[in-house]
Amino acid sequence: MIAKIIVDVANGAVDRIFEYNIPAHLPVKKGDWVVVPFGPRKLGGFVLEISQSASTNHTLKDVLAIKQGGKILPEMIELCKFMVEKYNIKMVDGLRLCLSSEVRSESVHEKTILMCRIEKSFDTQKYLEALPARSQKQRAALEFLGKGAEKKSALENLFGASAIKTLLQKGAIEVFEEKQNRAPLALAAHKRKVDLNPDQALAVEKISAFKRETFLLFGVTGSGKTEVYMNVIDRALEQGKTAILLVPEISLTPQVFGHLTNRFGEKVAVLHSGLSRGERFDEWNRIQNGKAQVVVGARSAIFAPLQNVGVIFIDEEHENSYTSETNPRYKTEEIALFRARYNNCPLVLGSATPSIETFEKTQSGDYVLLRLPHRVHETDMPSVQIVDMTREIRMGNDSIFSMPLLNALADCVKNKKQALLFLNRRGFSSFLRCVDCGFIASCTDCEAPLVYHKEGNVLKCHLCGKAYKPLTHCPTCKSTNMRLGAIGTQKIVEEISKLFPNVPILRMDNDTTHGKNGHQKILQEFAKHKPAILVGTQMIAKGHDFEDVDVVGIIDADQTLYQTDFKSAERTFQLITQVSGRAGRKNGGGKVFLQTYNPRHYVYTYAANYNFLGFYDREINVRETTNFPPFAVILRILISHENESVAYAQTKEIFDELKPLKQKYGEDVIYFAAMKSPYGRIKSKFRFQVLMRFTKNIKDDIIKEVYTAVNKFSTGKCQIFVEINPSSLS
DNA sequence: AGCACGCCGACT
DNA sequence: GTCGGCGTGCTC
Repeated sequence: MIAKIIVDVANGAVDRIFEYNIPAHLPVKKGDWVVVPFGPRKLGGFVLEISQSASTNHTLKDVLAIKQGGKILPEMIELCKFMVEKYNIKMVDGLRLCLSSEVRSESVHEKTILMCRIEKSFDTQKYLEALPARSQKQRAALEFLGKGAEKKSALENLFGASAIKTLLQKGAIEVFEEKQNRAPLALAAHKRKVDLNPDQALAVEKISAFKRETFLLFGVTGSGKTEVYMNVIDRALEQGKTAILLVPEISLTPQVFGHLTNRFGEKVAVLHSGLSRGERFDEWNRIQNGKAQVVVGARSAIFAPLQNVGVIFIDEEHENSYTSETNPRYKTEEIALFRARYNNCPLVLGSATPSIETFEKTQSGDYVLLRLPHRVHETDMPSVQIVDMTREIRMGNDSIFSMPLLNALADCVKNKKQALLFLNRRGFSSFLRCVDCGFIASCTDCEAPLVYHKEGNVLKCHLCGKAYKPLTHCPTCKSTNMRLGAIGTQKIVEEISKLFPNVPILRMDNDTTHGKNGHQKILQEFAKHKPAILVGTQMIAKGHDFEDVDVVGIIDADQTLYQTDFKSAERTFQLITQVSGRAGRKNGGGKVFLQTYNPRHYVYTYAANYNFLGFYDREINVRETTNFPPFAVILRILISHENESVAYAQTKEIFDELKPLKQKYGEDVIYFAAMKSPYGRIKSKFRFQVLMRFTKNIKDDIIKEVYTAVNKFSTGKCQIFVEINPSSLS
């Protein structure tokens, strides 16, 4: 028998089937993870197929061994093939995703602990009789062990190490290893049934038909989407099916899986970046062994080796963390859709602010729309007041904070409530500029302005993280007249502290949340104080439950809006809705102040009224007239290299190679050009791109043709990526 | 990706 | 004479 194998080497040149002979003594099966000889070395490999005869004239080598602890399900092999086609990735890269890095690296193992028990054949009674009276500890230990085995370390603590050592030497007790589960949560399930409102009940019914359908569960914040998920999972488990629930990494707070473990206990496996490698290893194994039937996790959990999947949920569907932007680039929704189709089960996308493209699919009939229009506790959404900052300036207020916001903050402090101030910019100040010649300090490795951080008194590059000493004079004109540009979160903290010197003020952004529980620590600290003000970036907008927040200030709403990107309106709408949702969680009646220089912009008026449908109608129109997704397909080829001329030359070659496609599909090509990437240089690499935009009716073969054309250059020195509908064009 | 083979420069 | 530089090419 012949095994068709992909070797575990991340190189395009060997990313193809190699055939091996299966020796009679090895029961090699499809999906096995094996060891094979490859040239002069031994490598891991994945068995994609077993066949009767070889398809080459090569003399085949034998498969050497089967690696335990990792299997690729037939479903996942098919999924990998699909990814190779769809994303132009290497087969190994796909297969690697299906194995969990802990299993694959073989550096993490099952944890065992040393246990002690009474040696069966030992005559304890006789030993005790002969034991001198002073050997109290040994006597007590034996008595203790009579009730059952115990950890060696615990025994040593209780009875002293020497007593245990003696007992071992005498052969009275023996040591054995016991497998320890490092699963982060091992709570007992206790079903807490919550009455569903009619909308929730209807959603549960529809999804629980477990048909092959895609749903959009469109529910306002606080409408009880999680309760719907859990009820459907209940039904799935009753039918012997399993379930996957994906959540954005950022909202994987203990609260979220706390709910799930309370409800489903040991049946839940959790996968996210906060786990230790050991925990992750054990959780993955519990899924693989069928001990866990429900998987909750971030993006990569969609590759969990779960069998008999009954339903897949993607919560906060619009979050861009669902798109992998490195190495094997993929879109979680597309992977989920593949798995749902394969398992003939429903895929449910949940959101309060669905992406325009997803919502459009409910209109075109591809997806089924399920609505949860009411909040569970019937509390009103917080009122949003649009504050015209130009008017503030006319009235003589040129500070960062408008009068309405300041008044509300003062009230909030007086009433011992909490407030959030949101600004989507880290650091103290966005750039350092020479007033005399206009020079702006920028990173030596990236094409990006440096951001001043008061903490540590450094200039930081937000693309690569490199830190610089602040400039006291301009390197081009020697002027000392250096000024800081637009404000960041640090500056807000400084300003607000001046105004409310006695109120605890916390900051939450990428700079203050290091470490595993960085977010949690700040949130817990914030929860302790009333009054208190939390200043932060979009991090504070997502998923956290703030009970006593009365006032939310959106300092500079225009910032996200004026990114030159077809999705900037959509992102701004989502962000405002999410931030606003943080106010008045418990008692309702929160107030949101949205500071802008464009108070009449449609995004703001719709967002202030929580009118997603209105916003959608307007935005879909814009997309249609300007020819952007979902009415077009954007294809971007990113070329990068340390040497600018090499990158440039390669870009030109690729552009020329693609030119015939423009001729061939003339009508469907809306746009075709090569240029420098918006960030022309990141981490010392120059970046160029070829952008193509097609009408939505193009067939997949155009994309395949682009892939084949681009792959001709893949052996070159440049790094080349092809992205379809990239979520950002930086 | 690795690892071997292979063909030219500065050493004991 | 040989040790070793890294260009090229192959891996069932």
